Amino acid sequence: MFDSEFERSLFDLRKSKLEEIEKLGQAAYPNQFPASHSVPAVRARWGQSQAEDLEASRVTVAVAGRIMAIRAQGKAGFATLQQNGERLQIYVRLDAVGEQGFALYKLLDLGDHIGASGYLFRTRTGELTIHVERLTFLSKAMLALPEKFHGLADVELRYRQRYVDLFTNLDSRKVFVKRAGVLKALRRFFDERGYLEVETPMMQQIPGGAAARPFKTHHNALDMDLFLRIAPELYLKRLVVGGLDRVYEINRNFRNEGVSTQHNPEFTMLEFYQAYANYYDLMQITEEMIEFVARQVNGTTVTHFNGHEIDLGKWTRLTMREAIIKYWPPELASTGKPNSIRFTVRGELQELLEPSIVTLKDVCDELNNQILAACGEDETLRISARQDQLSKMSNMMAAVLEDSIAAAPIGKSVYNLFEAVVEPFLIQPTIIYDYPVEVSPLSKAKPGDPAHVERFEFFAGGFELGNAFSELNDPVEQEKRFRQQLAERDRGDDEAHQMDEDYVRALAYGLPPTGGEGLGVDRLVMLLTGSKSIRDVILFPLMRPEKQ
RNA sequence: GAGCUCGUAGCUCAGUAGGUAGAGCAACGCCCUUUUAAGGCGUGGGUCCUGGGUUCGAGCCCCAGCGAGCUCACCA
Repeated sequence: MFDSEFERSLFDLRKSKLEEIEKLGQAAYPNQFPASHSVPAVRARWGQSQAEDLEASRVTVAVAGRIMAIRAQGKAGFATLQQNGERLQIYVRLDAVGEQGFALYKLLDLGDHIGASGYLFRTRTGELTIHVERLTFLSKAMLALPEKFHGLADVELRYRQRYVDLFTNLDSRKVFVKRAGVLKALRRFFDERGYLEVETPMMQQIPGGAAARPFKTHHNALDMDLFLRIAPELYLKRLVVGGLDRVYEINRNFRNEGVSTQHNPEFTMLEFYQAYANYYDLMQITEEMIEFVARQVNGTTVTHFNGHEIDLGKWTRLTMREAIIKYWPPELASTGKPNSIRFTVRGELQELLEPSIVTLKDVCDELNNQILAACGEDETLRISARQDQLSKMSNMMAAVLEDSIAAAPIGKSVYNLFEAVVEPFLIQPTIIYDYPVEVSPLSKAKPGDPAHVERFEFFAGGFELGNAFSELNDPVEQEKRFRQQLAERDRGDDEAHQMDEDYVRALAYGLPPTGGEGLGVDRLVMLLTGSKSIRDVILFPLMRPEKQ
């Protein structure tokens, strides 16, 4: 528990202070305090009141809070109480609280919880303050608080000791309050539209509904291996088969993958399904939903993220093919353009990629020279930023080409090319639709175009926010898709989908035409709070254990 | 998994050139009855992330490890 001798001796010192407090007739750990108002309530009610009005009406309040600042001045003193993320000053003077009360005041430390009863007034500097008439001790901080001006700044400590972060960094607290607002707004959005909130298994025997590696666990009594779910999708569609036409679930998914600013192994996913809707309907709902949530929690659709101003009320829709053509780097104009090839023929894609990769490398070298010759920091930054983008793109393209030569399905290559060329540039809200069938084992094919499915993903801030499609409801086709995924699994893709025969059986009972969608809630919260890292919107992100 | 950066008092951070560790806050004692990053005087507090190495001498240089951040890889 103790990090140092300093902490141990402080703890001992505080214990003896607690004993002193008990000698004053106060309980060391009392079990309640009858507050008349919360701190935010006092501020809301009297925050604007004039000094004379307070004096005339003599408003008496009793509030509780944690001491975040304390300034003693001989026979009087101040303290700042914090509760529910807001602060209120108290003024304690010997002649108002008496010998015992003032003795208690002198035994208080930063971080202690106290109750203060008295009347409101304004100090000389105009600050709303409680003139305390009775102090009640509530609980002691036995450890030292972080530095009061900077708060807890160490990122690692903020994640590991979130309990300290939350009361010392109020901005951090605001993020999580807003996160709760996002969840509330999402529920309201779907509740108002007649969706039923459901809960489906977190522990599954066949982890399906996504392409990801699962966590494994074990049930002792049944001696059965289980996997933490990577998605609720297949269960939710079973419910639609069962006649729950509109369902949604907000819960955790678990994916056994690396961590990054956009990935935490457990993350919160919203999925919803609507019978008789297709992916065009879902596009409409998506735009309405994001706009609704933004307005509910921020009062506006405009948000600021990573240096960009993003308007979550203004959407662009592009097919994947259109997007690749639109975002194809102009630096490659002379070596070939994607609008001249069919996206369904492996050879044509390879012929486009080969010279493009070479050219990109040349361009990067040329940009390197320009960086050396550049005058001015701005120019250097601009050129090197572009160079970073292109060099990353070139590496990803090379991987796509290599995979394609190794017999990767064409649709998979197109999808990976999309991720290389387009995804990082989707800062403003964008819907990308019409995905290759090979990367969409659960989506319904486009009528008359068996290579593509009725699926879209939506992006903002440069990352994927969610994924939606017209659900494949033909059990024969679904079984075939699963078999294709098994082939990919054999080819070495351990994230390819597994066979789920019970799901196929469910489809055989008849799934109505249905649209379904998943939304990364953490990422939406990131956008709405301007948080660059997913860890800043997850209360307790996964961390390696500290060594002893 | 790779690269870069970081790790010094409870917290926020300095630390010159390799010469044996500092400030502010917090703590402790004293003074102060409208302060607010209160103030004044004084005191205590360190496994410089860990383990090796180089050196007469290492917080600083080298190697390995641990943890973190960022970037990349991985990641419907």
